[in-house]
Amino acid sequence: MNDDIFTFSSDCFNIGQILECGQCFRFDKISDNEYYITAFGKKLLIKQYSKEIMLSPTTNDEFEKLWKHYFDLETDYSKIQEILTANDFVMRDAVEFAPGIRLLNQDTWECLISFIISQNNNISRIKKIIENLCCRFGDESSDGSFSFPSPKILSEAKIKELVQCGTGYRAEYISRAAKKIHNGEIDLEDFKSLSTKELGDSLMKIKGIGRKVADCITLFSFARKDIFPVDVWSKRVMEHFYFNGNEVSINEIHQKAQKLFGCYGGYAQQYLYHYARNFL
DNA sequence: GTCCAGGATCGGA
DNA sequence: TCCGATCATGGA
Repeated sequence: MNDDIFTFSSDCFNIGQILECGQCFRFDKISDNEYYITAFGKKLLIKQYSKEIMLSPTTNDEFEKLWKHYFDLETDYSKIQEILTANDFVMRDAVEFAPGIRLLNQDTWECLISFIISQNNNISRIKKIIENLCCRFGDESSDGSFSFPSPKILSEAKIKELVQCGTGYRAEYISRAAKKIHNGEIDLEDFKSLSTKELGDSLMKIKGIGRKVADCITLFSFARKDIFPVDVWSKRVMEHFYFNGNEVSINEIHQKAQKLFGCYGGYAQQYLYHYARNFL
């Protein structure tokens, strides 16, 4: 037995599906059942054998305080799947395709910057840009990984330096957001007490954050699990299966999602997004 | 060479 | 309120 390994068992947990479904960007695949992730300043190795999941290095205490919530292990996903698939054959296929998806509870600041970068971009490039930012502006830890750069360090970075990381025209957005948060004009901790509508509106006051990016931030790092972000893929899959292939407005997608999935919209969207990216 | 990516902003109708 | 052009970048 090794002290820095924590093992647990879970149904509805597949590390590959969790990480490859587009909700987070700081991970590296070693094999189908073995990944590194970096979150909350820690680099973690995750190995999965059937329902057994091993995390290292970590401790019992750290698991309880950090990883348990990060992997959303307090939530009963089999119950959510039951509700979503009860009367919906599309959701039945989407859930069956990736029943091990879980919604991670990510750091708000990292999530905010990551999804500003995500706009009009693809996942492999988003991963690379974030890695560049971390290597250049983050702090190196003893395990050789780099922390996500703080608001202070990004607010002090030159636009040219941000562009050199591959951020392109988004560099200005990153810089402005970092300044607003570093100078205290925006307090992401305070945002946690806002209603979902107020939270979205507040996020969209930041230049570079529109409806979709705000929705991703509120779903992935403020635990508003009813939110259904509409990007090109979730729009495509909704139009294909729920609008007879007809093109509709983003507002219509939101209304339909609300009607179909209600407070489980965030989970539904993640199953559908992942399903669509592999089959549409 | 063109098209696309977990889109947002801006100006003009 | 809605529409279209534009934005920086790299992979397909």
